[in-house]
Amino acid sequence: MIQSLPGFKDILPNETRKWQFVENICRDIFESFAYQEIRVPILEKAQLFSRSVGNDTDIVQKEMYTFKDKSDQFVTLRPEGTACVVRALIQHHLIHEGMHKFYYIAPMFRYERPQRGRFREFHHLGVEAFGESSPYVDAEIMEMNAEILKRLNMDVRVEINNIGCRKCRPSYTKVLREYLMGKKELLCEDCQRRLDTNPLRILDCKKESCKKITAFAPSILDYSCDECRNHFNEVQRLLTKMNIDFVVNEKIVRGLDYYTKFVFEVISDKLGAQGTVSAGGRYNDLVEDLGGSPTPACGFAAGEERVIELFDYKEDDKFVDAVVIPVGKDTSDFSFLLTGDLRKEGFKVEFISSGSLKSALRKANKWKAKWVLIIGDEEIKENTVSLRDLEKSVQKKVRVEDIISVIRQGLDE
RNA sequence: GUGGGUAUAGCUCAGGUGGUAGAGCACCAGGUUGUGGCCUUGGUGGUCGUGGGUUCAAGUCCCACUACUCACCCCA
Repeated sequence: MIQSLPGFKDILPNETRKWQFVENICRDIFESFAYQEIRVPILEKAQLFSRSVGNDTDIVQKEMYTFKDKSDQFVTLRPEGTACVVRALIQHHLIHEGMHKFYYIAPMFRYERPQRGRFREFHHLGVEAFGESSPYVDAEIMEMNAEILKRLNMDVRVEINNIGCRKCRPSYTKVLREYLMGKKELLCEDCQRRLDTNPLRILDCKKESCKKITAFAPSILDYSCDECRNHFNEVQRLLTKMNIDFVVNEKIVRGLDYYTKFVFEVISDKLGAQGTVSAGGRYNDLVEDLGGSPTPACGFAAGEERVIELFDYKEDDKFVDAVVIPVGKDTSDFSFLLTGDLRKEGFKVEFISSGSLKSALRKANKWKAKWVLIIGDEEIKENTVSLRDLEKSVQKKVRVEDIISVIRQGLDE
């Protein structure tokens, strides 16, 4: 048997309804905030991600689907959406065209070991807003998040942080490194390595021994510049005003290099080890870094698989309203054409062309169809149809020209 | 890449110390020669993940591999 690749999932019909539900709600919300959908390619040049996400990040170092195409160029299945949207923004001069806020619902790919809540193909519900450095944009991003969580009735917490900018972060990194250097032997193996590559990441280490050390480390909040500090304060003020609950967690660092100033995570305790449902923040330097003109930006992405695992969906999925069953010989053509007529009226209709009446009714019952139209020689002769309501167990002969109106009104007992 | 757990029918799972496989649900059909759901009767369906080994005999013991899964790393 050939089966799907590890970490790649089929989304079967009994699940797709739920996906559509989530996507429709998010679409509604994004568009109410005046974001426009953008669709960008799944495959990009590899360097787009090494330059944006950061060459030393785990995503780039060990998680990307990168390979050579037939012209010997390195291409990558996108591990995230932001870099792709920024590329499109620059390439098509979208800001000059009056387009600056975008959303996407799209698959992403990372070559990781699959586990609960993490797959090699997964889906992001993401938004990106360009050209505005004011904290109102950060607040707007958070408001959209809150709206999604509310509409889907999810139990989560919001953690935010300020990770500074290019002006102030280096000095903090230096202080932090100096502090940790003094306790190097107490850190885990990974963190000792991080001292060189990315000291900020040590703050995020989950090992108890490291946590003990970082608990008393200098806080980034004490080292940020006035601009970053003011921005962060303003965002907090707005969140409070909007009644969005949050906690400041100065240990949050993101796994992507491009973030500046405001970052956040939305976390659930009900998802196992992978609790982050949604995350994002500001990235004021990325557009310029990728060759565009300096453009502040802010965005976030929610993991659709994780959202879907969290919210409770309670609509039953009826995929068929009526089933048409011909009985006897020379009744099939008429029944088949009638099926088409019902479909044109907007009903979901299935035509059963073989098997016994009994088995056809069993199928109709299993599919939870409300209506069954039974058409035999007698009905043809009389120009009628035996219309049965499976929910009420009521059946009547109805003249062919009255079928649609009777179905619309319902059968009397 | 590293560690743990699991692998028997379409699904969920039973199968002490070795003696060539079972249940429930699902599916198909009959009980009603044109009537579903409940009931009842019967039926289809398994090279017991794969490949080796021990043995007269392996679902069961040993080894290897693969897949799935959870966790680490990291992330949505």
